[in-house]
Amino acid sequence: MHQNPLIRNLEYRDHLSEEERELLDAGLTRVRTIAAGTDIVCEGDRPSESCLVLSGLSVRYNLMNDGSRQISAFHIPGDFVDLHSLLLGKMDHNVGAITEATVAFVPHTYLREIAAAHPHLGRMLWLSTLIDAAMHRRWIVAAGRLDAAGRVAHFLCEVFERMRVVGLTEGMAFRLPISQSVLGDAMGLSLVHVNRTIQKLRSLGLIRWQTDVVEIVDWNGLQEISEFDPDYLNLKKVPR
Amino acid sequence: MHQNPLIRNLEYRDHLSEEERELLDAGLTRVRTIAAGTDIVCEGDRPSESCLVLSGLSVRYNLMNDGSRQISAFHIPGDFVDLHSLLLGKMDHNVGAITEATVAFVPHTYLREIAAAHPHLGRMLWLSTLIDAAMHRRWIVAAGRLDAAGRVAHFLCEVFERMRVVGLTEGMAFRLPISQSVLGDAMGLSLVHVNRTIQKLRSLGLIRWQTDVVEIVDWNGLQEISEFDPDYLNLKKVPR
DNA sequence: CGAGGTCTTGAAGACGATCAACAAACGTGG
DNA sequence: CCACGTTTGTTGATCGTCTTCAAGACCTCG
Repeated sequence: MHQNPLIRNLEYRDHLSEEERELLDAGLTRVRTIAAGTDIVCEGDRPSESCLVLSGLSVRYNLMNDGSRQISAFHIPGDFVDLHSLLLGKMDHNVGAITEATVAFVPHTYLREIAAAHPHLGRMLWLSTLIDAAMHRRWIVAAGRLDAAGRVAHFLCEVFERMRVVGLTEGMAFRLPISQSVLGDAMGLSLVHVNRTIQKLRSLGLIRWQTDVVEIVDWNGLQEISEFDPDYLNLKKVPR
Repeated sequence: MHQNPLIRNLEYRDHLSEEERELLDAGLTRVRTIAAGTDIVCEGDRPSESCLVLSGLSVRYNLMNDGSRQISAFHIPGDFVDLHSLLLGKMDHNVGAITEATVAFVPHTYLREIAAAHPHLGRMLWLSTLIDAAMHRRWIVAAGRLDAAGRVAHFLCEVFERMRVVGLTEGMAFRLPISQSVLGDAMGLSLVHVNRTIQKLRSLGLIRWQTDVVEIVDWNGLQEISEFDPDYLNLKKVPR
């Protein structure tokens, strides 16, 4: 159980050597607190560092011409939110903090160095972006072929599993301090319909969700209607 | 203008040294022809090689419980379709050939070696998976916030740009030998609605699409309704 | 020539969006 | 500590996009 949630995240997928863990820790020099509702990185930026969420929730999103927002990813502690900016030049989306968050900014030069000098560590960083991509694919599938209840259920299953990895669940419950409007922006649904969908999940006896705490009452039921299969999260510890 | 379309793809984003190009070429030993409609890799597989499309079209897709299909990515020549299987163990989706395709299978061991021994080349492989992820994010945004016409238009803009990179366009036209049903599986739309949407794009004077050839009549118009901005494809040649 | 895939069109129905209004919770300053 | 404004959650009614079902036309290929 490591302090640095990135290490915890990666250790869940493959063993890290003492040296690798130290290199990752050594990168966390510039740590900042971000106020809720503030952007961490903006579309068009050309960051020279990548940011890692240590605490709090953040999202990647795009704004549409009509002012609406689409969230393409949720990030919880241990996630390297914009590791991809290491190789992609200009940001093609924004990253914003949903709750107050503490993030560490790790210089690209440093990441490049440790990835080159320590191939396995480089692969582990690569891996974390590949898991992001796998989640993106699932979101596409969910958006394309599941109804509102299935999509929300899938989201809850995914977040639960990810929170569990970094020790943010208690039994079958976890804190999820997001408004229904934010959830709508992530699911591609209207606020009103998100509300009705959550009520449906409640009345089906699948979840409880009061204030900030989501409790999964019927895991199997949630899995069924969302066709959730955790394989894509790569939660097995194997040599990579 | 290189024979190996992967090299062409990567050279579009950053310069490759003579040695790097040779290493990439040397990986293309096991080349196979895949019949149209056949699967190349299946969900649940644990491939020991990654496959690169040399010619033809292929897609990544998932099957839902009700038998419907959702495509999460399109792959054209030069795309390293399942490079991610290098680090992700089990396949969480299928890869299938839409048209007859020739693909090269490159052993993971080889990829691991060249990535470790040649950090820049390793980063270029990483880059290609990052661009995949960037495309995934755009699909999520399009699926969540664009109507049917916008989504199809976005798809056509994206494919056009990607085809252009590997020299598969002629003026503003390109061959796209896919049925409307396949397009529906990719857009999360029903076959019927795809048909009507294409007719709408035609009648708006944005495209022509007969048999296998798509011609973009009004690029600006297509871009507008789809809010397409090619930045996310990272088509600039810069040191990475 | 027939069979199967693909494209096209029409009609009915469902799911989710939008508009509108109100209730509840929260935070802030007086 | 209460008053008040703001954000969040909830409910109802109407509307529109897209789905589903159904059927016919076209095309290609054996």
